Amino acid sequence: MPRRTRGETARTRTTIVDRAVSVASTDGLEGLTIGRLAEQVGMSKSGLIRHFGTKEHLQLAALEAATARFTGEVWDPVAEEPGGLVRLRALCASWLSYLRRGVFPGGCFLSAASLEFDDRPGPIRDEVATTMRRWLWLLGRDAELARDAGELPADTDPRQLAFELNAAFMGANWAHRLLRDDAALERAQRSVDRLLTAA
Amino acid sequence: MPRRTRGETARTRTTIVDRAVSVASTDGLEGLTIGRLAEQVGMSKSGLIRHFGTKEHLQLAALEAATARFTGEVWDPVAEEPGGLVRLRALCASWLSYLRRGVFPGGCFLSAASLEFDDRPGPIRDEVATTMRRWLWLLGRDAELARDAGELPADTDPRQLAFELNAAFMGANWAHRLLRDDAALERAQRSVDRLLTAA
DNA sequence: AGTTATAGCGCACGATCGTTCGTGTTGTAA
DNA sequence: TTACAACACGAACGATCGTGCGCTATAACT
Repeated sequence: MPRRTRGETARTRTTIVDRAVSVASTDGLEGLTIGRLAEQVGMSKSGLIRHFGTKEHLQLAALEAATARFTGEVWDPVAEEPGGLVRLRALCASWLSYLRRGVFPGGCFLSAASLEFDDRPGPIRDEVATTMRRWLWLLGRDAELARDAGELPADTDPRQLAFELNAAFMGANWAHRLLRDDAALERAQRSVDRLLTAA
Repeated sequence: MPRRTRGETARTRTTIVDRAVSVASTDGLEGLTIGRLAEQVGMSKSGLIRHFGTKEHLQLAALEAATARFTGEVWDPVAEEPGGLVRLRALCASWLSYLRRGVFPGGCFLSAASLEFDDRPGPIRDEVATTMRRWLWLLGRDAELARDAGELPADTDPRQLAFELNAAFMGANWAHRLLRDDAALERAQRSVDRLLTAA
């Protein structure tokens, strides 16, 4: 059996984590199993877990990878847009596209992880919460910029708007995954349009 | 050790199911474990599972009990209101109150179950989807009644409105559980108010 | 050429999972 | 009083869980 060259730890690790993200997006982070994962990547259990030490570290690695992918797929494409309403619109479109493209086989990874771990204290919950706070902050910041630029009504509450946009996303993800309702994405788009149209 | 009188099966079953609902609302339906559940209700594993035959049947029983509780806590109090905008407003307020009262220790049971099983085909997924379709239908029906009665703009799309109201609920539950943000309920209320205010 | 660190495997462990089977105790009906 | 059905228990099953230990083969460094 062929041995890999030294320093390829990172490559193997990436292979494992990528697979872990896929599995966790459908079965949940807790549904992740070292044995099944090892089987899927063609490794032994002990050889696999060696890269992480502990299952919780593996879960954290998968979560971080999923967050990075989310950022790359949703935020990066619109980061260079001018701050304010333009970028906010682009960001919302980007999110809906991210869901439509099926970036994760099990829908929005972070939504699922949120509800899975919201009652289980620990580093995973903390990580998810931090990521989502940052996400809400992104939405709220451009909302504030848009309001200050007069692109949105002066009495707009940026945090309220961020909440409502995020709620539209969660509703879309929910309907899309559970009810297999493709129209949910259009509904969310309509909802976003209405929210981002100045009176 | 005392023996129960004949016919008390239903009572024991109820005890088990009630406990199962509590556990599942925080740990998820898949996190339910016969051993831990038996320990919590003071029974043996075999004596407990006897009432259901299979873990999946136990999960279904818990799901049905949770649905019944949801209906009792959210719908029943407003069922007698006049159909249309009045009942729709009352229903939304009832839902938010249901979340605020903490009917389930782990937040909205059905939201959690939705995202947990949206990628696992089987009777549990089917049951959740059916229940949620009915819920959306309830919202959409009163939205339609309200529109036809002139209480909402004539161009209102009842299904779109139902989607947005439900999204507000999901967003509220999410923020309330993950971020421990009590303001989420007020935000959702504001969102509902805006959605249900005729132009 | 010899040493050392790395990456992986095989095996085993204790624990817990869901489930089945046999047994006993109890309340009800014959 | 006897027979029966309901209800619960203890023990055990095979499977799988996460984790640790010891060994081997390789690649890099001296």
